[in-house]
Amino acid sequence: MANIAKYDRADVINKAMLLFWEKGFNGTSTRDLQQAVDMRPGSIYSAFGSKEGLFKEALRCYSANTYALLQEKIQQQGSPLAGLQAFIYCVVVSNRSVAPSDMCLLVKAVAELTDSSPELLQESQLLMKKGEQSFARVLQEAHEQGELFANADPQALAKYIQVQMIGLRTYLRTSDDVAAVEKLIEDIFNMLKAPMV
Amino acid sequence: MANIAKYDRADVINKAMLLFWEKGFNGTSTRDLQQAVDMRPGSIYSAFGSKEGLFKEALRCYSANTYALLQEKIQQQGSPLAGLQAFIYCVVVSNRSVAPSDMCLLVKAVAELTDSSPELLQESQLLMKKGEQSFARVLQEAHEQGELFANADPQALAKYIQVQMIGLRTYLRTSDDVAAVEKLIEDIFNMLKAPMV
DNA sequence: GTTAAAATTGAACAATTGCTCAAATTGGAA
DNA sequence: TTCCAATTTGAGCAATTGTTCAATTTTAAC
Repeated sequence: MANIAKYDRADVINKAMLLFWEKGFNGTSTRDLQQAVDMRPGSIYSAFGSKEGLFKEALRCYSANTYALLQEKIQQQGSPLAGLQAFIYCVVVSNRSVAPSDMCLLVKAVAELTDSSPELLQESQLLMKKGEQSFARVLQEAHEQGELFANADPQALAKYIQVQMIGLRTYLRTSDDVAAVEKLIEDIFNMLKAPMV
Repeated sequence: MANIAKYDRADVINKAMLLFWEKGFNGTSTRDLQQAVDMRPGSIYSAFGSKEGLFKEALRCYSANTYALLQEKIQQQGSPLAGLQAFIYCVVVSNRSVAPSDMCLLVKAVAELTDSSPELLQESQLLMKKGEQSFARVLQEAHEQGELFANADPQALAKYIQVQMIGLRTYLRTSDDVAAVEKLIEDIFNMLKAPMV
């Protein structure tokens, strides 16, 4: 049986993800996708079922990439807190020139999707929640290693970090003021070490 | 000459704004708009030129409404800082049940729009900038009245507030955790009075 | 080489899109 | 009452949408 696909599934999903990230779900036509992944409609539909099916794979690909980057930065820095800061700096500032959008794909998804695609909306929200939980685990570890202020609450701080990442990336989409954003990132981590309120 | 329009222009724009806010630019069809504002395509196109023209008016309507709410809250509270806090609480928390979306229409716009609609993208970014400038003026006044910590920089704090509003509203779209968001709003304003970093 | 299942192709479909414009209607001025 | 420009109407166009499926090609086991 000829069950060896010509195409590289992971590569196809990654290319589709980059296009969705740039143009959004509604803004990306199936014709656009066909060209980007170099596949004919029949193959795409046999592999992913629908445009929504491919988008869902794209969301998961994006999340997996992001999670991998976080782990990489923690390992590079040799500290959970320094790793988290390096991760945020990388995602928000450094990757701006190579990413298809300043903004987070998941944020773009929850911004665009409505109840007319409940499954995609739920998936996006779920992946955001998982991202927050990753932050919480990193901050828990940082706390255990004494990197945070004394009575820090890693769960609450994870929410705070999530809000900051969303805000900073989206802010850059509206203003281009990288210097201000770099300063804000530093402020955030100064506060994690010794807060003011 | 029969130059008295049957329709109420401000009302039409407001209805279109609410629909765009809910479904986004691409997600709103001209048929949807026709039904929402009860006008036939010819009338809409004679009054607004295009779907983009109507969206631009919707963006301006949204901004004007938001600015009016900020001024109203400042007057109600009798203090720039308390007014700003009441405004943020109102927009982020209270209005959640009546607004078509948790998120800011301008944020949804910059998230969705690309260079294929440069005029709309620029307008959205410009209106965000004007919002930040409004915050800066309010914070400047607050500073002059001694409501902020000693060496506060109203311009920088305005950027900070903008990031927080974007982050908090978008976060609610992903998690529904109103209690956490309420706590974060309080933290923000505690810090404006006496920061930690 | 033969075979048959799996995978790919691309023409084509029905629905929807943003938008146009000739025709009908409106309403104030004369 | 007549008139005509301003306004409104809605059928319909050309393009694009997401998707299907019969025909073709590819693949590996025999």
